[in-house]
Amino acid sequence: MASEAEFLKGYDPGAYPAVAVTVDVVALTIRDGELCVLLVERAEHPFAGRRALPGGFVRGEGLDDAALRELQEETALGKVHLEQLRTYGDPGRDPRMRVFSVAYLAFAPGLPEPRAGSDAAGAAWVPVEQATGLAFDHDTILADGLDRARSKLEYTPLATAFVGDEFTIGELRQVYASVWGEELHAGNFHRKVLSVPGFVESTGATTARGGERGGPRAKLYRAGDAQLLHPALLRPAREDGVR
Amino acid sequence: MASEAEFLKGYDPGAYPAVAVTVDVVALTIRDGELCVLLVERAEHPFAGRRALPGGFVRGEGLDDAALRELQEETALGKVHLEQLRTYGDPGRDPRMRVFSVAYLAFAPGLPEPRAGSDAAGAAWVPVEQATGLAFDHDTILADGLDRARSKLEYTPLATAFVGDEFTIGELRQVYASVWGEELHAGNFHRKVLSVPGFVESTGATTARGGERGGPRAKLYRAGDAQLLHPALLRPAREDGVR
DNA sequence: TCGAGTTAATCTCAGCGTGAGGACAACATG
DNA sequence: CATGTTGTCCTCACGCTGAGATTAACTCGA
Repeated sequence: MASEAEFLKGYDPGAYPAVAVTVDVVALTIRDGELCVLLVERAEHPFAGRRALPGGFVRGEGLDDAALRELQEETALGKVHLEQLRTYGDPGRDPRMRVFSVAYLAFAPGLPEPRAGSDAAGAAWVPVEQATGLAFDHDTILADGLDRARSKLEYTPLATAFVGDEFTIGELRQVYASVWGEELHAGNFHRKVLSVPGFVESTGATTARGGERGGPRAKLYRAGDAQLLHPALLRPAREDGVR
Repeated sequence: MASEAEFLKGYDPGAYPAVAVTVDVVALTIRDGELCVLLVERAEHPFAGRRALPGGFVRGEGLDDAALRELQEETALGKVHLEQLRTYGDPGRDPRMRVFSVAYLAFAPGLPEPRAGSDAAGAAWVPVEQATGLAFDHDTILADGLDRARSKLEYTPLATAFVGDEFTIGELRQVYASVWGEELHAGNFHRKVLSVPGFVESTGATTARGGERGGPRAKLYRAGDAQLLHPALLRPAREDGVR
């Protein structure tokens, strides 16, 4: 029986049908109280001229690194939360060849306008309700990403990835309201956030002045060290239908 | 500018470095009240002789179909729940070439002994605590799969995938106890399961006789049509540590 | 045949988190 | 200065929770 070293020496990677692996990123941010996703306009075939999620072929790097690279090609970003969403591999989802796409989900605080990347005619933050008719199966990927984001707000401190290093409880509440698409009771939200150990910790400081239209100075907080929220901030008013 | 059809005609899939995509399956079942995972012993290099998760290269099929095929090569199974876990693609995780593995999670009711498959010297159900030292990065994949399974029990009717078509509340409680590794309060569990709309529905029948060591005949239920549990069956006694 | 042990199913009770609403002070705007 | 807005805190009623006790049905061994 051949040793493992001898086996590997005689192994021919080209003996199998060619497949490719890409990463596509669902990058979310909040602009003017609205949940937005980063889209590019494809410059090349296939789907030239159509809007798509930023992404590209994986090179000699790890998957997480590839997703980060693709994201940085489109927009200048500082702190960003990145996690794998799932992988899409139906035969025929890409007309060129068999392509598997590992989708990622990214969250970042409010960002400036993106810059055009190499393989994209333009990039822009688009409100999620207007992000339809995307190339490939990106409509499906986006929908899956939104589902994941909405449910992760409930039981993880993910919302802190959407705001700056220091933030007020009101800003945090705006994040939940924007992602969930519904208003939240300010008093109850305040009580619940502060009652979850490790969610936020006080900086002792307050904002320099009150809100846009009045009100007292709000206390400032930063993200705590919790990885999971106990108890969770459950999302209200779900109909007990077929879910 | 060339049309999309002309572009595709001149496209050469072989112009990129060769990569491969595999599926690996974390198949879980409960045998004698113990949570077990399906493992195979690898017959060929690399990692010949080591235990591994069942899996193999994806052919011209979809990812879900590939996972189902790999599973059926190892064990005879009837009803099975299958879902994608995540994708592992670190360079170097397979010594042959760049291999991306799409991991799947499978749940099935108590099954008979598995059969040996094509590329496996043998297959066996192994209690999860004894499933260590696996080939490739399968230790990591298994750990991720167990995490997912444990948390999905809380908010989905997944536990019904571990039992037969008709089951008692006590059998369902055994599933939760086995997967979570802790005993549950029988009275509270009973009340909570029946209070969740769509989780289980009564068949009207009861078991033919009482339990092994006595007790009344238990009522029989089958799985309901709920996709998500409201309210969730939260897992008790989590320490509020660094989670 | 009868008692002991086991189990399914139900009930009770104190405690906690929840949603809803209100109170109040601090602040911006006109 | 008057008015409206906002952050923070409080109260209250309701529902779910965990823990324990209770009842009835059943198996097994003496």
